[in-house]
This record gives sequence, structure tokens and C-alpha cells, in this order.
Amino acid sequence: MSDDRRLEVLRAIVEDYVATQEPVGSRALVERHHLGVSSATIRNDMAVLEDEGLIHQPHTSAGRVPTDKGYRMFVDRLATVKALSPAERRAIETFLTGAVDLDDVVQRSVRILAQLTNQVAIVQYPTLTRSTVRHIEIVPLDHSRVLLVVITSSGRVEQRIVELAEAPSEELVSQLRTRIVGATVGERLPEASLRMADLMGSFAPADRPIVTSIVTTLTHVFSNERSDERIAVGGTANLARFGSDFDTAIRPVLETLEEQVVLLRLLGEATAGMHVSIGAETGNESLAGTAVVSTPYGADEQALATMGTLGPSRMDYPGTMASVGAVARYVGRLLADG
Amino acid sequence: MSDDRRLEVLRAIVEDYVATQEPVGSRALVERHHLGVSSATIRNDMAVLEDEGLIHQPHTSAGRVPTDKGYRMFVDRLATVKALSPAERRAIETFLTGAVDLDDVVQRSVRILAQLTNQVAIVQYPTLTRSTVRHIEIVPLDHSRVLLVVITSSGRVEQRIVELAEAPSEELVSQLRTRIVGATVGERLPEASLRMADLMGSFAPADRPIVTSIVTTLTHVFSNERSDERIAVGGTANLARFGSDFDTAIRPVLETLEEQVVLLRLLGEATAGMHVSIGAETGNESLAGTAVVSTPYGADEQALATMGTLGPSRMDYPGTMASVGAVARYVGRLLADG
DNA sequence: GCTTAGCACTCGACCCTGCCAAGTGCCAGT
DNA sequence: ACTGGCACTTGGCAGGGTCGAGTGCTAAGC
Repeated sequence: MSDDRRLEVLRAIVEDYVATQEPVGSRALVERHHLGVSSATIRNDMAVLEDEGLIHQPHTSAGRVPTDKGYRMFVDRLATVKALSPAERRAIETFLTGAVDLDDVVQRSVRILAQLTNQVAIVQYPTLTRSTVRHIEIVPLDHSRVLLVVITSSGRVEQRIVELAEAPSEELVSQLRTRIVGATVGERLPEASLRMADLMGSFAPADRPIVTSIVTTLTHVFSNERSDERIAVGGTANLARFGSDFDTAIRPVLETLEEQVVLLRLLGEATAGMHVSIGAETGNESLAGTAVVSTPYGADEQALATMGTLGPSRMDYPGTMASVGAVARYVGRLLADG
Repeated sequence: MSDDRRLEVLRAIVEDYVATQEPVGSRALVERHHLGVSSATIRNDMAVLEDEGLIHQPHTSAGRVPTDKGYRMFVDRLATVKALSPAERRAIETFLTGAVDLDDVVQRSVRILAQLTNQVAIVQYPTLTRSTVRHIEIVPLDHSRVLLVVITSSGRVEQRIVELAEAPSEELVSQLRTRIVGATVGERLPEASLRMADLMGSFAPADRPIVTSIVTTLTHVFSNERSDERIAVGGTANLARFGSDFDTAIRPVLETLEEQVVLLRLLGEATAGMHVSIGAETGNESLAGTAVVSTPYGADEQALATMGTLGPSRMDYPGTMASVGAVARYVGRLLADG
């Protein structure tokens, strides 16, 4: 009884189950795949696979269904990369090219990803902390209010309005502008905060209160937790592909999808390269029957954020991984360009 | 046979059906409500109500269920305003008070609204066209790129980066800044576009190309379709309260909820004051079993945008309307202040 | 003239039953 | 090591009977 064939059987089971969504029996297996042996042999293999916890039968007289462990094995050792069709590539390209700004890129990514995979798409907005400062602008609005604008390398623009105790002189503003810009442009956000702190000493003591409020606000923007946490979700209607039992299968997932914190943790798994979490691996009770495929993306080499999909654990892993990868690469290229 | 009692019967049917989600029969009705007549009388009334198309029986031996027309009648003539509990008021207040910026206000509104009503909450971001220009800033970024920032009275900040054919002189930039600011601040967005057009003549012909691109971009921002269309949706998990039949009842709704255009049209119904669309009135095939409660909201008197909820047509109308109204009022107050 | 009690009737929900097909595990044979 | 054959298990499904809720109608009562 060769190990090779047993794995081949596992692959066949996963593929058939993903395609038909019904437990697959030994007879059907030999018919659909030319395994070169009889159904009885397959049954023996299946018995072993079941002992190893890779497949499972819902009830005695039913076919076999892969377990989470089975999917894991499939993804790790059996899945062959599936190339996207030219039509799909073109769809991604044309759809994403139409984007007008960063927000739009993210929105469109979610849409195309949901459409390609028929699953729920999740895209994290590019993270501030890993990007660099492209420009900072300081604009007096009226007697005591100042507008701060920060533009980052990922194309994100953050703005804050600061209320000051007293009106700053025009001179001070331009001084602030040039010095802060000089110290921070090109730096990564955490470093930019440090440079600004260094700057403090170079201002006249009388100006300190004003300088402090502005610098504090900017530091806040640089280490802004909230904007790191922005996430776009789409394609929830695809949850229909789960089971038909709404309350037990879908409702908890929908609820989880509104918990940004959970989503962030899910996406966070993908630190280096594509990552797949199956069932319990998601670390979330209510995502029992689901799997998450996620990958980092970003301009040039550094990862800015993560995107991925969530679907039933009985999903087309090769196809999904290909789609997620392709969209991530394309968005990365877009961000790198501008 | 008094008209009054018949309407009272309709109210009782709606209320019971909303509470139990089961067809309500004549016997149950007289037991739960002290109508002072026997079940036979109620049956006669019911027959008339059915003739009028206000109620309907799923099958011969079942109780009655309100039709869309019945709900309509209930909402128009029977619903009494239900005051929110102090606890609910406090929840709205404390939750919304924590908001840090406009985006956050909208996000939080969606959350609290979904939570209060146990339905899907839909909140449109404040519309640009009805708000006024608070400030415009023009910032040269590098040799040929310029950043435009528009701040509106609703607290929204829009920014665009414009690529110019040649670098503008510092003088031209400051000229542009002062003239445009002078012409537009305080104006509503459509008027602001007109004022800018008037301005064009006052620039030297040599500067025209640059001025034109900048003005065009700003005009674009002012009449920006896309940002008018931003909408936040939350509480989709509450769709579980529909039927249990996912594919026919819930899936189409989920799909519809991802169509911004449809959502906008739904919310658009509420032009003056609160509006309720029931079933076919939503003008959308796939929203057959649902109803939308929407209301405009905004700082001071003018409506900036619309918010509302979507739920099963068998919903607690008085309660939902009270919640939507309360959140809208509170958000309006927030926007007016800052 | 409106209301009521009574009654026959209808029809979905539920339960039980038996049957069928799918699929398994095992054993003996090659 | 593989295969054919066979007994066995079991969920799904169709058929049939019962039950109960609810109705409409009619005749009597206030």
C-alpha cells in the first residue's frame, strides 16, 4: 500500500468534495479519477486516511469528507498552483486601473477579489507605520486653528485640525513648515516622530506651547492606531455558498466579519508570504467551517498591509490562492507607481 | 360593524404578528387583546380586511398575516410614536460622543443604529453639495505636482493631487490661493464652482493652462459624485431575523446591500422627514419581504444626508422609527457643533 | 342589524413506516 | 498487494394516517 497513492486519494477526495459538495464514496472516486485500482482498494486507503484523521464520514453509510487536517495536508503538500485565465488577469487589470485614489483602489480590490473567488473579500488599508512621509503641510485656518496635512508614500492623506491657545505668527508657521518637512520627509513614520522630537529644542521658548500641540498631533497621526485598522469587506452575499443553515453556519460568520479586531488578527497571520488558516487555525470559534487565505501586499518590497478572502473550508484552494496572489501583486504595482 | 374596530383588529394583527412571527388567528386575538367581542366577530372583520387586501392567509387553515398594504396602513394611521427608553437615549449619546472625526461619527452611527433596531443600518456620508466651503489650500509638492485640499462645513476633507504640465511660480500659487479662497469660502459647493469660473479671466493668459487644471480639479471635487455616494452599512448579521431560508430570503438582500446605487435610491426617498418604504415600494424586486425606514439628517436645518435601517417588513415600526429618528437628531446636533 | 355559538370543513405539521440506494468492512481468492 | 463478492448499516424519501388550528357559514340571540 503505497503512501503516494494514499495521498493521491486524499487529493481526489478533496477535489471531488469541493466540486460536488457531497461526501465522496470509493466507487465514485475510481470512476472519476483514473486511479488504476478498484474501489475496494480505495476503501482500504480511505480507512487508513480516516485513522490518520485526514478524512471523516458523517455517518456509517456515507462517503468521506476531508477534515480540517485533510485540507491542511492538501494545501501544504498537494495543491498545485493554478494559473489564472487570461480573461481573469485582464479583468483584474482593467478593473483596478480605473481607480482614482487610494480608497478607490481598496474598494475595487475588494470587489474584484470577491467576484473572482466567490467568497468574502477582506482588504486592509495600507498601514501607515510602514510607509514613509512624502509631504507635510501646515495651514492656518483662522485666528487660532491650524490644519495639518500628512501625505504618505502609500498615497494616503491624513488631516487634522488643531486648536491653539493663541494665534501663531506667520513667521512661526513657515518656520515650522520648513523645519518639520526637512526633518521628516522620506522617513518612516516612527522615525519621523523621533526627528520631530529632536526639533523641539530649536524653537524659542515663547513658541513652545504652539509647537508642542502641533508636534503632538503629528506624532499622533504617525502612530495612529485607528487608521491602521481600517478594513474593507465585500462579497458577503457569497456566504450563501456555505450551508443552507443560516443560524448555525452563516450568522456567526457575519457577526465575526463586523469585528474589525478579529479581521485584523486573521489578516495578521500572513506576515511573510501567503498564508492559509483552516477551521480552528483561525483561532475563532465561530469560524469553524471556514478558511482564510491571506497575503501581504505593498509597493516595492515592503508589505504595507494584507488582503485575503474568507470562504468555506471546502473551497477551491489553488484557485483562491491564485486569485488572491494576483490581485495582491497587481495592487502592489499600482501603489508603487503612485 | 364599525370601521374603528376593524382598524383596531388590523393593529392587533400587526402587533401580534411582529411579536410572534406566526400567523395570528381570531381566537388568539381576542385572548391577547381585550377587544370586547368574540372570535366570530373578529372573523367577520378579518374577512373584510382580507377583501380590502390588508391581510392575507398563507393557506386555508392558517391565521392571518398583514400584507404590505396592511403594514402601510398601520404605519400611516395606526402607529403611535414610541419614546425611547432613557437607557437607549444614554447609549446613543455616550456612544456617539466618543467619535473623533466625521468618518468615526458615521461608523458609530451605523453601529448604534444596528444595535438599537436589530436590523441592518445604512448611513450615507454627509453630502458635499449641500455643505459649504470652509477652506481651500493649495500646496506645491514637487516640480510639477500640486496638492489641493478642500474642507467643507460638514467637516469633510477632500484632497487631490494635480499633475501640471509645468511648475507654477510661487507667486502664481499664492495668487491662486488667495483668489480662490476669497471667491469660494462660505459658498455652497455648486455656487463655489461658478465663482471659480468667474475668476478665470483675472489671470494672465500665460498662466491659463495651470489655472485651468487646478480649477477643473476643484470643480470636480465640488460636484464629486463618488464621495456623495459613500455609504456605511452595518448589522448585516441581523438578517438572521428574516426567515431561515437563506437563498430565497437573505441572499438577494445581501447582494442588494452591496449595490451602492440601490442603497442611495432607497435612502433618497426620505427627502422631507422620515419615510417608510414597504416591500414593493422599495422599487426593488429582491427587497420583497423587507422595509426601509429612512430619515434625512444634518447640521442645523439643512439636510446633509440620509440614514436609516432595513429590516423585514414584519418589523416593529414604531420602535424602529423612534430609534432612527433619535440617532439622526443626535448626529445632526454633533455635526452642527463641530 | 350587529353579535355570538356551534359546527362542518380544510389543510399544513407531524409521526410512523417501509423501502431503496449508497457505501462500507471484511474475507477469501488470485 | 490487490480484487470481487457479499452481508450489513443507515440516511433519505415517499406514502399514509392522525391531529389541531383556524376558517366560513348558518341560525339563534340581544
